[in-house]
Amino acid sequence: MTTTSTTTSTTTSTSDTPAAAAPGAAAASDFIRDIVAADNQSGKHGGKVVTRFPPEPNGYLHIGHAKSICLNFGIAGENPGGVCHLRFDDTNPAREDVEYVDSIQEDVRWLGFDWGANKFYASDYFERLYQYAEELIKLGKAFVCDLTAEEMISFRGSPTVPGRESPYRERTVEENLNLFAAMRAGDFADGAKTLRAKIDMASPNIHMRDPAIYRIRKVDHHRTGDAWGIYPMYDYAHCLSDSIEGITHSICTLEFEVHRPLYDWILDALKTPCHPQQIEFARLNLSYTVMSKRKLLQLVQEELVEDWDDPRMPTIAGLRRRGVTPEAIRHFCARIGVTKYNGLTDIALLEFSIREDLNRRALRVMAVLRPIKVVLTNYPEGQTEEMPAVNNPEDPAAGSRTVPFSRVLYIERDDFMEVPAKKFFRLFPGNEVRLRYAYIIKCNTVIKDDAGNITELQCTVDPDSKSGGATAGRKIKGTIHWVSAAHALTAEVRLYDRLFTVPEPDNAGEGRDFKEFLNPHSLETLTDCKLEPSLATAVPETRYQFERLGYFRADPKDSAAGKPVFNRTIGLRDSWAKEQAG
RNA sequence: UGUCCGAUGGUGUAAUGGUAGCACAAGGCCCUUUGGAGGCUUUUGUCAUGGUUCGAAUCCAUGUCGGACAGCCA
Repeated sequence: MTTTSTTTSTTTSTSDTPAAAAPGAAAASDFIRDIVAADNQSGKHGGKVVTRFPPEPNGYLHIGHAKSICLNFGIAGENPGGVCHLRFDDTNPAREDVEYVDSIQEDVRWLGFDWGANKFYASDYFERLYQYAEELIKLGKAFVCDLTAEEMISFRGSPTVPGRESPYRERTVEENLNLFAAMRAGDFADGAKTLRAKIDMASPNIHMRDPAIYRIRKVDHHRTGDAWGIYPMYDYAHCLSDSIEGITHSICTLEFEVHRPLYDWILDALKTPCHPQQIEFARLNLSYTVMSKRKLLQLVQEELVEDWDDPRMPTIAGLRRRGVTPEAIRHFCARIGVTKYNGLTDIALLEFSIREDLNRRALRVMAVLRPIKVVLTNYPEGQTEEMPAVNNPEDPAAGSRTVPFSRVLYIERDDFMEVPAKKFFRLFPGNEVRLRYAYIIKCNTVIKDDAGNITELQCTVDPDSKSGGATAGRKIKGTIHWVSAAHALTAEVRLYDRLFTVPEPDNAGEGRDFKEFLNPHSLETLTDCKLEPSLATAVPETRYQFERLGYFRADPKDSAAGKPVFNRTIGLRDSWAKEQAG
């Protein structure tokens, strides 16, 4: 799968280039930055700051990863000489794929970060990791175990019950060395043996109860092919990879807190280049969505969404396709902060960051999503006027354009009510509204078909009320958008909404599956939308605000030349909708 | 009746022994040729109980509540 990148500022760089500090989202300090600053002060790591972002290439990156990316690359960028590595934690070939390593790189780059020459793979270290394991065996701190997976579970005990030692625990160093070599040589079946660290089966920390550090898996690896039939486990590979790369601060999420003693044990047991400090922070939880790769994969595989880059997905690729900008994501990440408290962030905060950014940069245009025809009975047939319109009131440099106006227009169905609700100050029989950048009109006649559906509104214009005209300053409560029927571009527009109907689909009750809470209205496809003609040449790189409706961008996959398909990134704040709901 | 971690308005965070502040959300007002944006404004908070201190969100103790951990996943 490929997705068009919407930024062009991907810079190539050389080794030891400081990690790019993406501009515009200066993060306030947090407890991790405090630790880094204190370590710099004390000279703990010789003044160096080396972080890493270590994804497993078994899925697409999501907004939660963005938090980690902004943290790790951010810290590197803020410290003189700081570097952030991109390291693929590819120790489980059964689940990993090059599609994911490609998408991960694209997403990190798109977010605005640069690892320079510092791209690594845990699989780069397989040989060294193997040697370290032999070292551990020689030290009497690792042994080959023949227990089956089921047996190992029963020997492990439980959080409150100590485990029992494996009967294979006291094999000699020589026997272990031979067996481990035979494991590597492929002499045993998958799962027949493991290499285990020899620590303490009675430890109150289950991760210290002789954890497996190598398992036999005769599976081809996406980088090493069939060179290996044994693969190191996360706890063993990660700390050593960190050390090999000279990482100073190994930042990970809270669930690894309990693993830290093992991280430290391995590095203390071996002669390694350095001993990085593992620091844990709370992963991002966002309301009205799910964040686990397993669940996102499920949505993709069961075709509940189009793909990993479905605009409803909280993936970086999905947000990008929807029209969210990297700046908005970075600002969001700066705003949510970094702590050890495992909370639930309101998705409204993300939505705010998106609107904030898009409001600054989006070109304003007029588009009618659900058209209703308006005929201006006192406007000359065949006449067209070009109405000047501002492209972006937030940015004078964006200039202006003209929009064609004529006798037959489309307006939004929602902008007319035959029987007006209270506080409705748009169009209704006998009422006047202002047409944005044009005239004040008055509704006189409602025309319906046999079924009683409204097919046409007959209105009259106040000819002096044209923008800049004699009566243009008249106080009119409502202003609505419109598109000239004769000039309109008909297009497909997709309205996206929250993927789930409940704040915590993950957590919605005993035995309930998160998919029960999928929002049936998360995608609404409109095929008869009428757009102002300037949109015919819209490209995915340009963000638009359809006035009074929301922010839109041309879909990078489904748009064709001269025939754009638009995605709604997010709606405008809508105080009328709020009024009605309240 | 294990180990580790955490707890500040509805939500996310700041205050590092010295005036509990910011943002989002919610409400109100002003402004507006986008019911957008913007401006002003209001409501709501230190888990509990003790202790140390001139002074505690912060330090200590106890309790309560919440989270993570029992893959040959990461």
